[in-house]
Amino acid sequence: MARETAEGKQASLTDVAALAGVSHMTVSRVINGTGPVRAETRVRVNTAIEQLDYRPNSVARALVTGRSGTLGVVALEVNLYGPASTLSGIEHAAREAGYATTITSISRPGRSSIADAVERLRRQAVEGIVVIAPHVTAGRALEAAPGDMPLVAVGGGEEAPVPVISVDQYDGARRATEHLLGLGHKTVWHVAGPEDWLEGLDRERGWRETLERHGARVPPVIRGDWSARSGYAAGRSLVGEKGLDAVFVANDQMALGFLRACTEAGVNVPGEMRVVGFDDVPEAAYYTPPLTTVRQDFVEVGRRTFDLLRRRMNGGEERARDLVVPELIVRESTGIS
Amino acid sequence: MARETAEGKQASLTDVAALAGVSHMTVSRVINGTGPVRAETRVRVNTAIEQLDYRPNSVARALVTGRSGTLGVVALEVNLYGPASTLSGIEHAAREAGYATTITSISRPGRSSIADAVERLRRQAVEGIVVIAPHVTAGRALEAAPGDMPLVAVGGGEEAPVPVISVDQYDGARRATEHLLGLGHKTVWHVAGPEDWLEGLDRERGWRETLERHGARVPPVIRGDWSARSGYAAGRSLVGEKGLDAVFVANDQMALGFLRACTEAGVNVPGEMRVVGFDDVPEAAYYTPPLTTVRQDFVEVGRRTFDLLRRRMNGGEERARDLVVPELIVRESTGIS
DNA sequence: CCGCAGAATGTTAACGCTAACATCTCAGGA
DNA sequence: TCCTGAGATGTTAGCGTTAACATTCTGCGG
Repeated sequence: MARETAEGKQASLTDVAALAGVSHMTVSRVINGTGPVRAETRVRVNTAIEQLDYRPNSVARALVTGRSGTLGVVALEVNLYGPASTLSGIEHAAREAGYATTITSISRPGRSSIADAVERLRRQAVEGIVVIAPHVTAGRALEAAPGDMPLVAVGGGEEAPVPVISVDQYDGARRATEHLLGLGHKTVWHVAGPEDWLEGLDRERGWRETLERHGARVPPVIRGDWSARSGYAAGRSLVGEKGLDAVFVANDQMALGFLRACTEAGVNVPGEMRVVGFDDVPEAAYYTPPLTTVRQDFVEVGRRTFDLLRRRMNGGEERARDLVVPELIVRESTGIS
Repeated sequence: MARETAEGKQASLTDVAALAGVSHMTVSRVINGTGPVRAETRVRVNTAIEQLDYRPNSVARALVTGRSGTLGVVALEVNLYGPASTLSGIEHAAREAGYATTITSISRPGRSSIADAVERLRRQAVEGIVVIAPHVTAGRALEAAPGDMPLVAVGGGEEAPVPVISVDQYDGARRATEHLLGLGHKTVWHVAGPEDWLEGLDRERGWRETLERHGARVPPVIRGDWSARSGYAAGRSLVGEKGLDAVFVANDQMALGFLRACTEAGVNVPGEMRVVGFDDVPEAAYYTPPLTTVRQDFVEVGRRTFDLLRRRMNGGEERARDLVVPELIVRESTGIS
């Protein structure tokens, strides 16, 4: 079986039709299950399809139907744990719904780079676009987004001009901060993410307002870039600070760096310093000490993102901001030891 | 500017042609730069293009040219650091060359799932396929791969039936093992990857043969699943073993788990135990202690993979196996402290 | 002032598919 | 016997683009 036409070219509907002795439309009907076909004919057609190893040409189909069956994802830094997991969730949901996923990444966020990426995808005839770029500039770039293309964002802020699926960063930060306050600390310090990341800003706001709500002093913020290196640097400059015995670090990688700095400085965690991270990367449970952190369900975010996008592709107009609730995972870095 | 046609539908070549008062072919020539066009005409056409916010329909173009400008990537576990970085490298190189990248992931590797994924991409009319699935089953699945579709694999073994780009795992393992032997250890233990991962097998072979070459005893192998959890489990069961004071762990995550187990058991690293990992994830420098490891340049692998694929898409027939040389990064986990 | 090369443009026919409508076949009731 | 209608199939016309060839303009040498 699986013989191809003599020239080695892909067989077309017409080839199959000729071999089966029917019209190309009958073949089309067999393939798509549209319209009635006599059982005997169906068998003949299917045999011909197998003999020629025929596969439908999705490009031709897309041209005539106007639907490419493809969605596009614009991603920033796909090798970060969060974005990669989200992408994975989106791709999975899309695949189950019969959509292919085209990605295009951007090295540095910015109005034009995001707009370029969207334009590239649009040229690729995607039916909808997901932007994974939780950046303040991303929000602005999306304002200029074309109105005729369904587009949703992951992790955008409240003011985003497009529908957004996001983990509730604010609430996660609140939980982390209250957990530390609940352990009896006078206040909680914060190693924040970059200024232009919405998620970082939300976490920072959640931390700050929680402190204020509890009447705690708000210490100065140290800012990192999400990397362990920057967390380490923050730790080096912070350790020894007066009244510093509890820190909420804006992600797990930076928390790891912070822990490292504590270790080097001979500061015992959690004895003299308690640390909470954010994300719950799979390694967090094996840090020294195991890290208390806020778990984000990225795969769920990806799933919901696709669902929302699909509703929009089908003409839905909802602008809601859908929040996934995070969960605090308590480990030794805030335990009693 | 950027006014669309009254009905809100995308403008086509014909619409532009009508507005500019030329034939659609002239517009096509202006867009693609094929054939001569008078400067004045070009201006008129470009104006019309802008007025209508015209963008070429890549689907129609793909239908007539037979080239979709898209390549497909089959990936397993995209949220692992290595695959994600490789994907990123491929996508970057592809984008620079004007190709779009469609991904499809598979949850568990196997003959049929990989074949399915390839078939899905083929239906999406990709021009070439990259398989990132360094699995023994992947190799077998690729034997059945269609001959008319350019296909290359990342990280396959020597016996793979398709061209392969890979980091030289064997050499990396050799370096790691010799580094430990060079520090005066009688032998080196090994926490290996899963049995069905080619990379794991190559690392294991590199380790074993290096020991044999140096006349060292070859201790039994403990096998993990790449996760920190499994590395921890390996550590728990291994620590205390007689003559165990140097371990080569097959990746950094497992090494982290192993370090954790040592810490819990009160075994000092590097004082009583020396540990080497593999990958050099960005966090490795901030583990406790900072991890000596073998760096893989995944982005380079991605780049070379795309280059190879492109050569194949242009009709090249090379079957060479291209190896990227890894580098040993020495840190405290094998230092003197 | 003609003719002719080359530049500039136009016309036609695919590419492989689906939508829409047209035709054919046959059973069953008038 | 003829008509009717539904089931089964066929025909035609695009979708928006490029390839290939045809035609129309230029300007310039003879």
